[in-house]
Formats: sequence, structure tokens, C-alpha cells
Amino acid sequence: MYAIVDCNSFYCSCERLFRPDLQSQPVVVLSNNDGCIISRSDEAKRLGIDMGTPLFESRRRLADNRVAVFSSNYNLYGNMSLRVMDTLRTLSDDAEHRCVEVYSVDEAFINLAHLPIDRLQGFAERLREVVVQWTGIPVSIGIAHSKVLSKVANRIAKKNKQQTCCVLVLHDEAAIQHALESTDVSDLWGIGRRYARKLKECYGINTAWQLRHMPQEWARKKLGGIVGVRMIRELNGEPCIPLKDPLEKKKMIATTRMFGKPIFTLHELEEAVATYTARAAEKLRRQYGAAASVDVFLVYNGVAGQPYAYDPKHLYSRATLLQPTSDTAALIKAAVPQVSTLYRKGAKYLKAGVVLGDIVPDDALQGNLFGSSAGSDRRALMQALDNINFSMRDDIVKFAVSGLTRNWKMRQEMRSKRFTTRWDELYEVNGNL
DNA sequence: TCTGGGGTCCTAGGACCC
DNA sequence: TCTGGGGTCCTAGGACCC
Repeated sequence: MYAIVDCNSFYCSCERLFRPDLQSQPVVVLSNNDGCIISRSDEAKRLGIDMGTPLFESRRRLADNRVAVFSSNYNLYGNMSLRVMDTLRTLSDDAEHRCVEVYSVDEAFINLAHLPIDRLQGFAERLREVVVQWTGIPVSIGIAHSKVLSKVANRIAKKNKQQTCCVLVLHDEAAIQHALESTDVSDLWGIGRRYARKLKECYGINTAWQLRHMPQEWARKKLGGIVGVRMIRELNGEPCIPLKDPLEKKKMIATTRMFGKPIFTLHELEEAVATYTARAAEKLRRQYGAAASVDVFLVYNGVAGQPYAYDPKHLYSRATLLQPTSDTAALIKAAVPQVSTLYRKGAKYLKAGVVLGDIVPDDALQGNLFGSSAGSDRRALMQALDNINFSMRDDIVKFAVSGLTRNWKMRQEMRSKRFTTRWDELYEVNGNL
């Protein structure tokens, strides 16, 4: 059996930890650049505020209903996520079994193969209790024979908090049938907008229960090949998506951002790309990797002075390195010249990104006849850089090409303090609390 | 005026090899 | 004039996830 543990309205729950006055108030959290609403408390959901709506469209409704609005604070959420995941591991792993797969910042799968069926409910209830006690974050838990079914269980648990107390074990056939009959195909994990529409319009398949009874060969042809076959089997309770090895490394590392405001000059674009490259290189070194390709892309939308229409266009290029590296300077040297190749004067740039690819472990690097020797001094330099930036303040030491003014930096006008990761922003307790 | 960021997996098709 | 078969590797693009 598999469990999926999912933090309820995760970002909103994090904000509430340090604002107990908002416990039963509507809360939303915005995406980077304060663009869209990406997390909503139950109260906000009930107000009809949809996931992903742009802030400017909902400003009125937010104000009318006194919704607390926060910019995203990834330092806080990342740290709270670590605490939740540590708690899950403490309660689920034992000497022989590593059972937890961290699936996203607010979700984890747990392999429960070693627990007898009659102990699942109790285990889940205790898990939920301890997580909220140790971290303050409420979670929902779904348990079933496969990952896809556990997702179904989780969704139902979360939707019916009153009856389920956020825990649902889907085990006997009758319960599974009932659950699948009440689940729309579009709500299945692995069925996106495209497939949902195709299933409904072309095949008249509306519920997960109907989909479960389709033949695997049909799924192979019509539902993304092997992916579709797995979906049918998982729905039938046959696990086909195993737990992922936590030691697996990323195959690509990207840093991409919208600008705080549109920019026009080559110089500013180069600054941004250099900055993103440095950030991506940090992530790369954190997993002891080296990259052999550096992709750069720019997104622009129209030209200055013309009427506004949202129709973004992409420019994309790639540089391939002779030798994989994690050296920020070398990666910047590969990335920045691409900007001038892509650049078109007069265009209004909204966004840029850097993607590091062809990643290999950095301890297995081949020497190169034409390159400098392995460069352990460079590696030491990069380590020193990372240590300083980590312990002092983001980017206190940086490459000059990254720029000093940074007019393009993203907007975060309503960000809470980084309560758990910065000494100078610690939560203060005073007499009024 | 204002629309997020960071990933994964799979398939089809072309290039190339013997 | 006739013009195979089997395989690998790579890339672009589509679909999905949170």
C-alpha cells in the first residue's frame, strides 16, 4: 500500500504559523512577481477565488472580503517543508526500510508495504497528529494499493474534512468503486486538460470508474502509450509507479524568471542572464554535478509603443561545452554571449531563463587535452563563494557582469519575514501575544 | 499596467552506422 | 534498372505534475 501525504494549502498554512490572527481568515499567496494566486486557504476557496487567477483580476474581490495577501516567501516554505519531511521520515522509516519519497515541496509518498492492513488507519491518524504537533502544518493523507489510487483517496479526504478528518484508507472493493465513480477523470493524477477533454469528447469517458474498465491496448494507442497503460493498471490497484530513489540527481537545472517590469536593453538582459546562471550553478554544485550544455532563452511580447496584447514569443539557443563544469565563471562565459545573438532591438522583454543540461557527477570528470588542468583551485573558490553567500546574505559576493542596479528584479511587495532562516528576521515574542 | 517557476517522462522522426 | 534490414543516438515537441 502507498500513502500520499499532502500539506493543506501549504503556503497559506506556513504564513499562518506566524500570524495566528489569520487562523480562520481567508489567506492567499501569490506567485513570483506577485503575478497569480497560487495558494488559497479554505476560506479563500469558498469565496470563489480560483487557483492561478492573476492578481489584477481579483484585486477587487480580495479587498472586499478582507483577504490577507502574501508574496511568496520561498525561504520560509522551503524550511517548513524540510521539517515536515523530516517528521514523516522519523515516523515511517526504520532500520531496513527507507519509505518516504519527497514528491514536491508539500507532498510525499510513503511505502507502507510492511504494515498490516488493519494498522493503516491508526498509522495515518497518528502521522497527521504528530506532523501538526511538531510543525504546525495540517496534512491530508490518502492510502490505497497504488499511487494513483492513493491520490484519489487523498483528494476525497481533503474534500470531506468533516467526515474523514483528513485521512482516508481505500482498501475494500466497494469503497474503491464508490470513490472512483465520484471522481471525474480530469481530477486523476496524470490526466491533464488535454487528455480529459479527449476522454470525454471522443470516448464518453467521464469518471475514473469508467476509465478503469478500458482495455490496456486501447490506452496504449490513445492515452500516451505506456503512460496510459500504467494509468489503467494503477486504477485497477496494481502498483506500476515505484517509489523514487531519494539519491537521484536532477537531469536539468533551470533558473528562469519574469522581470519585475519589462526591459529593453541588451545590457540589462545580460545582467539577468548572468545572475540566473550563477543561481543555477549554485544548485548544480549542491548536487555535486557538472553541466555540459547551457541553454538560454528570452521571452518578449511586442515592441515599445504598440498596443498591448498578451502574445509572448520565445527565443532559444544552446551552447555546448567541451568539458562539463560547475564553475560559475565558465558557465557565465557560455551563457552571456548567447544573449546578444538572440537579442532584437526594440522588443519588450518579459522574461529570461538559463537551463543547465547534460549533467554528470563532478567527481567523474575526464581531463581535457585543451582545457586547463582539473582546476581544484577553482572548485575551492566556488565552495568559498557558496559558503559566504549561504551564511551571510544571498549574493553578497557576485560576478560583476550580474550587475549592481538590477532594475529587472522581481516584485515581492507583500512578503512576510524569513522567520526560520535569517537571524535578523527571527520571530519576536512580546508581551502582547 | 499587471498573467509563476521548475521539473519529468515519453514518442516520433531524422541522422547515421553496418 | 533494381535500391534492405536492423539498430542506436539525438532532438524537438507534447503531455503531465505541483
